Amino acid sequence: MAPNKILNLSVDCVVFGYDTNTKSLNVLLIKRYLESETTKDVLVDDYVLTGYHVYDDETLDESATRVLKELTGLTNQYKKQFKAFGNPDRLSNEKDLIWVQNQEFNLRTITIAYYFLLKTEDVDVDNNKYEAKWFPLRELPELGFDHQQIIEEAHEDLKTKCLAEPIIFELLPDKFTINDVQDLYESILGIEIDNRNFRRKLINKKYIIPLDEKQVGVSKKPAQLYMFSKDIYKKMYHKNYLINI
Amino acid sequence: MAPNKILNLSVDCVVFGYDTNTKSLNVLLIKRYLESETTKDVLVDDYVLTGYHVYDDETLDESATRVLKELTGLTNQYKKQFKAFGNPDRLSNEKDLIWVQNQEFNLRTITIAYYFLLKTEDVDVDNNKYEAKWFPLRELPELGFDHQQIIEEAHEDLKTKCLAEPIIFELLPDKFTINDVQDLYESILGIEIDNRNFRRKLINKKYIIPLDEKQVGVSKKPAQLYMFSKDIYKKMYHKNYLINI
DNA sequence: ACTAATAAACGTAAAAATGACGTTTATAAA
DNA sequence: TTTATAAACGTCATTTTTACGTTTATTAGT
Repeated sequence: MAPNKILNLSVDCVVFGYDTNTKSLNVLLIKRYLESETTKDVLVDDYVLTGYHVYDDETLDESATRVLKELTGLTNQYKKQFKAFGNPDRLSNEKDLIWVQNQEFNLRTITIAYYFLLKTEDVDVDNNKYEAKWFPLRELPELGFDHQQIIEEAHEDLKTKCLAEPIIFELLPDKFTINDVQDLYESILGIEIDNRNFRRKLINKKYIIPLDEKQVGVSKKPAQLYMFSKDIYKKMYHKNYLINI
Repeated sequence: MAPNKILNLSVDCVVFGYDTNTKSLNVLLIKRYLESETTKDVLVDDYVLTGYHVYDDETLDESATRVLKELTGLTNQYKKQFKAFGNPDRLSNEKDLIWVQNQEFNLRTITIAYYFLLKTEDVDVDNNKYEAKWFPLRELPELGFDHQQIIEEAHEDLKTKCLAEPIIFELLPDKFTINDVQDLYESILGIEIDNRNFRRKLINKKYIIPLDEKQVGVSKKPAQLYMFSKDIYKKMYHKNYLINI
């Protein structure tokens, strides 16, 4: 008789950060390292997204927020639930067979996947109990489970979303240059944008505010710094109903 | 002692259809009618989305497809998984308390919500074993569970999606008029569009193909019929990376 | 102090798209 | 034949986009 399935509910968090120096869109991953109890062989030696079982009394959003806080100490970051992954075989390995009351059960894990956007400098990776590490999206390490796929789908969702809403500023420091914004768009979308046209377009936005400050410590002409005003953006009654098919 | 939670996994399907005659964006709902076994009182008399428990050996997508097929007989419809709903209290009522081996368990139901886009005329509602009925999105009946919220969130996702991709044609008959498309956009987005400008914009698309046919049976000047070519749309190398923030 | 190198910042002109309208046309019903 | 009506076409000013060229401010090297 085929084993019965027992359901398990978890959240997984794709944490995006952007490094303005290397111009790299990064994902925060944690190390997974397991040895066999008997042979001391290494069973897995790869990286995974942070995730956790959803507690009985918490909502899915609360669960994701909790996981992020445990990992980074941060709350109030931009968060989006983008997809549920629950193929019957998605975590299939021998460890998922469990026995209850002399009956064999097969564990099926449904994960609700979120992505978070945060400022890289807000996370202290050197002092992280999970040994969390940033990896460039284009140079991901060996990933456990179906986490490669989850990251790819998060990236796709992010691509769409950042074209329609100014969420890109969640990934940038409070003070940024126009070129920072352009570089980040190019990293996310994988395209090249004409700098002069992009610059004009962005500067004309009312919610992109020039500061009385310039870059310091650069060995070229220092760039003007700007900030993003979420307040002004919201006040603009943002119904940009542009049909773009 | 608080009861333990047992997980239950389901899919719910928001089925959208569009009536070109009444210019109404509709949702397909089924009747829920339950009497108390003892008193014959009516316990619930409302409508719900179609949904079902996810079988052990099927994927989430397969489950949604199965539910739609049972309801409408249709396969290969446009389908999108848009959100998971799983608040601990979302289906909370007395029926969710179950007893296993003399222990009290509380049932927590996670539902993976999909929406489908289909052509109204493909569904025979008069001959439907679930007593399915179309309801205008703006005049929904009393809804069970949290299905009102699920429909609203499906609608929001549809709004965003139809601005970025030509999924609107999934809701229209194969042969449609320019005004049909405009009316549908207006229904979905809840806005008014200038007919002359919209017409010009749409006719200029290579994938909107005029047919050698006109409307019949109308008591006014019959409109030109068009079709949408998905092939041409795809071939256009569709990277409309328009930043619209 | 001058010069070279470089990225930042500004500029321009043609083309395309949009917004806001007015006008003409084909059809069925009266 | 006339009338009502929605379909379809047209126009023009404005805005946005595309595709480039030029100038400027700064640091580093001589």
